[in-house]
Amino acid sequence: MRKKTRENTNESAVTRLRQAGLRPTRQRNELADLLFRDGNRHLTAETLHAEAVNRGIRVSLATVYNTLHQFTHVGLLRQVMVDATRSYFDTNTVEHQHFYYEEDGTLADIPGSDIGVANVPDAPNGTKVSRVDVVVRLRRN
Amino acid sequence: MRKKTRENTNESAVTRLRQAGLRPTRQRNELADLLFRDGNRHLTAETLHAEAVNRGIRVSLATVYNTLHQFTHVGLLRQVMVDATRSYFDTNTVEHQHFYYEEDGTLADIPGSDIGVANVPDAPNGTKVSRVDVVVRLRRN
DNA sequence: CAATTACTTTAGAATTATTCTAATGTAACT
DNA sequence: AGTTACATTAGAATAATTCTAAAGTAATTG
Repeated sequence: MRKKTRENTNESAVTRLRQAGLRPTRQRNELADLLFRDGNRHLTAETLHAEAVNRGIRVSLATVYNTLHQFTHVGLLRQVMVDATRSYFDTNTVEHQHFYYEEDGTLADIPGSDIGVANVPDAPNGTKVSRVDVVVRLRRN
Repeated sequence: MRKKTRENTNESAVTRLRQAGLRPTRQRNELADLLFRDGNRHLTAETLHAEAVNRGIRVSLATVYNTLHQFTHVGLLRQVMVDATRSYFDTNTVEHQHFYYEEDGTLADIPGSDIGVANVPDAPNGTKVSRVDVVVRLRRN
């Protein structure tokens, strides 16, 4: 017999949320489960919402947007900018860079941590570097 | 006395358009003038439209969007992805990278051509690298 | 160089992604 | 258990961008 949702929820998700200072609500727990269950993922709000609905999780698109942004704020997710039309979120928050498949609008982590940026100039006066993003855009040949 | 608009139009704009295979229409000529008159610029469709209207150029926002995309297609402009909410276009199409001021959503070229990406991995099977974008995100400190 | 044709521009409607709002629900604290 | 502060929600609102179909203009033709 299937346990109730709450009991099903991965305890690590709850812990994760607590540590991040976010109240572990049903939807946050279940979304966190989805997000962090199978390794690194790149997804949009629409994608995650569809997936959640498919698995029978009752959650509105608005909440998915809220949750993604909250998770991003507390460092559980990272937002990746590659496409003018949609926002991607990445479950891998460790410093790493991306391949972007222009044809199908798909993202992939660049394997290994070999890639590096050389000679990054000093940040202009009064500013500091908050992040260096590298996107290697790929096209079919 | 002021010459008529057509005669005012920078001849190089017309040439530029012809070479790119774009019919040099009034709006394209005038927008090209604005875009390429003073060096490197980073602008959005809204920005350019406002500027054009300010200078008395009659052009619709739709045409500005069309024109920016056409110019981008033929390599006269380059689209820069840094902000989920707006699309920036860059009049500098030579390989170079950007500073992005997170607070005010402003873009600037990284001076010099020192910056480089090391150890870019091979493009996955069946693909080739079309471009490598680097964005150094800055925050006030 | 006037007529024809093909490509452009335009206003406004439509679409898409995202955010807002105000009512309802729920976790956490007393 | 009751209260309070924070979350969720549906749907409306907004913002950026694209579409559409009619009107305009550059280029080509005879």
